[in-house]
Amino acid sequence: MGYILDMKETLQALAEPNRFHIVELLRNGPLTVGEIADQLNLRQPQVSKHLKVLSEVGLVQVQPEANRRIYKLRPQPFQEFHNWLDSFRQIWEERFDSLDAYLQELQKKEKK
Amino acid sequence: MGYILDMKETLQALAEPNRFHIVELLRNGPLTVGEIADQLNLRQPQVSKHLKVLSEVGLVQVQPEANRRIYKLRPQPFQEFHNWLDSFRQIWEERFDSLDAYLQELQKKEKK
DNA sequence: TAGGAATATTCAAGTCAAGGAATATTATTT
DNA sequence: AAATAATATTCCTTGACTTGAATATTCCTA
Repeated sequence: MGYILDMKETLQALAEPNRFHIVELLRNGPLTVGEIADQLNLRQPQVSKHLKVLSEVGLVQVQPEANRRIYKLRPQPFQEFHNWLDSFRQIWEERFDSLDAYLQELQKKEKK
Repeated sequence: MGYILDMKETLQALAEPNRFHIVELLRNGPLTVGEIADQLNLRQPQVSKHLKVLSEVGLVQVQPEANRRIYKLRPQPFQEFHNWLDSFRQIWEERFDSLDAYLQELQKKEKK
């Protein structure tokens, strides 16, 4: 099944500090639930719940391996997220200050 | 005063749907509180509150102009955010498929 | 200086999501 | 099959966040 990136859902998922940590952890490679719980000093149930959320928004992917579940990052949402931020490039690349232009606009309106 | 990007705070600020909309709006240029309220069909107090949050995490910048306050995006957090996502590049450039992992495993075993 | 416009703030609900504890589920091993 | 290990789920409580409504503040203008 395909995922469509819902920016708000993705942000909400990432905004929770523990989930953010999980994502950072998984950057180094796939991990099981228990390993994540150990490394982050979290209890297993909470880790499972967070992983469920991350999984539902498509940030993470599971692979069952016998008794365990190995979680890893899905590249796609990070790419799309990256693209979204690219669309803000103009904001830090624009040389002129658009505020000035806007102030001039305001003045025009007030003169009426 | 300088801002240090706190990824979690920034994400939490962006994760709220209306604030996300405000940011998207401001991408087209600076706006006053009233204009934002109009365009998003929100009440002025809520817009002020959301802008306060955005301002506190440094996503947004105010410029008082007479009676009004003109808000615009601050480039820096978007840059840093962009950089953060760059650090995930390997995830979508290297292929960490289960197949690849499997093949890598095979190779290791064969070398012994 | 009084009135009005734009924005900010306060306070009191109502909502939602995270954590804890206990339990269920699934797979493994003996 | 029983015991155990790894993970998922449920229920409940608590705290945080958002909204709405009312009010305060600031600045301009007649």
